[in-house]
Amino acid sequence: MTSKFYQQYPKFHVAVDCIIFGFQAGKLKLLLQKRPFEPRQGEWSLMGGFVNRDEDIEDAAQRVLHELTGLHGLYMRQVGAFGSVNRDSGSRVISIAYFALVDIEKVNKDLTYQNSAYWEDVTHLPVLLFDHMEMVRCALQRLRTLIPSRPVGFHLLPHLFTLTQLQQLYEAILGESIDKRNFRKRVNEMPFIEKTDEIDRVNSKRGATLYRFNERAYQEAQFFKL
Amino acid sequence: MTSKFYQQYPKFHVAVDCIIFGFQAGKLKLLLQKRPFEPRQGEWSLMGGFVNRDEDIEDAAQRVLHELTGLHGLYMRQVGAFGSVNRDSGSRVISIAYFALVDIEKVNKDLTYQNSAYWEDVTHLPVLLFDHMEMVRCALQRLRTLIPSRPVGFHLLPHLFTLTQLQQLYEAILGESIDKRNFRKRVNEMPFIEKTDEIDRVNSKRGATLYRFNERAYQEAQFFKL
DNA sequence: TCAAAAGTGTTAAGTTTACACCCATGA
DNA sequence: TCATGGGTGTAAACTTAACACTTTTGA
Repeated sequence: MTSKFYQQYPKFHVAVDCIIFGFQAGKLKLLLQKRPFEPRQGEWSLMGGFVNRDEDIEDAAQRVLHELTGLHGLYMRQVGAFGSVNRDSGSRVISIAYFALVDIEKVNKDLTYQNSAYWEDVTHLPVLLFDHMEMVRCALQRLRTLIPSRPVGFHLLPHLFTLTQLQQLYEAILGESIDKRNFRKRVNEMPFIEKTDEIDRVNSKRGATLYRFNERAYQEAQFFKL
Repeated sequence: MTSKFYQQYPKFHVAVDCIIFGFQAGKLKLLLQKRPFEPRQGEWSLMGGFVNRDEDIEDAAQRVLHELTGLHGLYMRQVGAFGSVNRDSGSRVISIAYFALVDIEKVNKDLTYQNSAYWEDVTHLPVLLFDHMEMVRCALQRLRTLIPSRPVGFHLLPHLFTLTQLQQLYEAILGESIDKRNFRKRVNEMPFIEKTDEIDRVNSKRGATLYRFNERAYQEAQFFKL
């Protein structure tokens, strides 16, 4: 099955590593793991896994995400391939990094507990092993360039959310504060961010209108700018 | 040397493929190759090669670029990893795509000839094998998002260039025409695009002022917007 | 009654776009 | 002398940024 010409070339372990973003209490978080095997067992790392023989690399990343969160079909984008010779002290491993956006509330807490995985604030990350910190930096940069012009932030929020939550999400990702009135003005210009008649009374005494993102309406409108 | 735990996992051929951009006569071009080996010998493809055992993947891409162009240290950025199970009909191969920007005049023509490589207009590309066309689309998109805010276009031009050449380069990459006066106004606001006292008399009767990009001055200024 | 978060418009500043003619030269 | 590409400024339209007070309600 393998072409004769190809056989002379070396083969490599190929892994995927997942940068899993979540949002809670106004903070952007990452799901990090205490590494469960040698080498460097117990150190902080991204959740990763080796690619299987007959598995697309995207599928491998989704499988790893599912093993840790219990969730299927998460929003995920490739960050890039990391292939320095000595990046992994266990062996030569070429790793493809993916970032995923998840609604923290939907994550299966038993699974994360079993995998010794914890949500850590992106502004106070522990030291990560290998080149995982560089992967995180690339992922964050990618997310930052994506979010102002693509409706991806909603994957980090519950189905219904308040405008304050949405704004805090943008502030947490971009790392800067945003004028409330200007932000809400822009939201109002986007018909696919729909006001519902539900009210959130958990985070404020007065109560805040809950909104929802209408994917279908967005597909028709096809513009976005926040 | 390889950790025991890793050994149970499969290994893969890993390749790099290079999207090599050039600019000539107002057109954005790609250096494409008639594939010199089976399977699918003779079909149009990107220039690629397998990663060697003790070689960083970036180094593999630079090596492939050097083999084809005779040039070292070209401007190069990763596009991403392509890893569908059946993307390459010769075997399972995971490929990392890189795009490079070169000054066509500096490319060694004997080498490209020996490798049956030719410059093809990006607006009239032949059909490429495997997923190479998707790699090209991703690379072009990357280049398009990069060029308005980063001074990368200069890698596609000779050391000295006219403002008309620079404008045509932007038009070719972005695929839209730009107002001449507005373009030149913006260029003038960037002190690191320096007017020289040389005149180009090849492309116009009247003669056009030649400019140069001053990397050092840019490092200090650190802003860019075209 | 007061602390805490929700909600609401206007104006000035800055940025972007549109637009047309004269110049210098070689053929 | 004329065809070709080089070079130049202004005004209108649009976008972005700055800014402060009232409302509701639970503790």
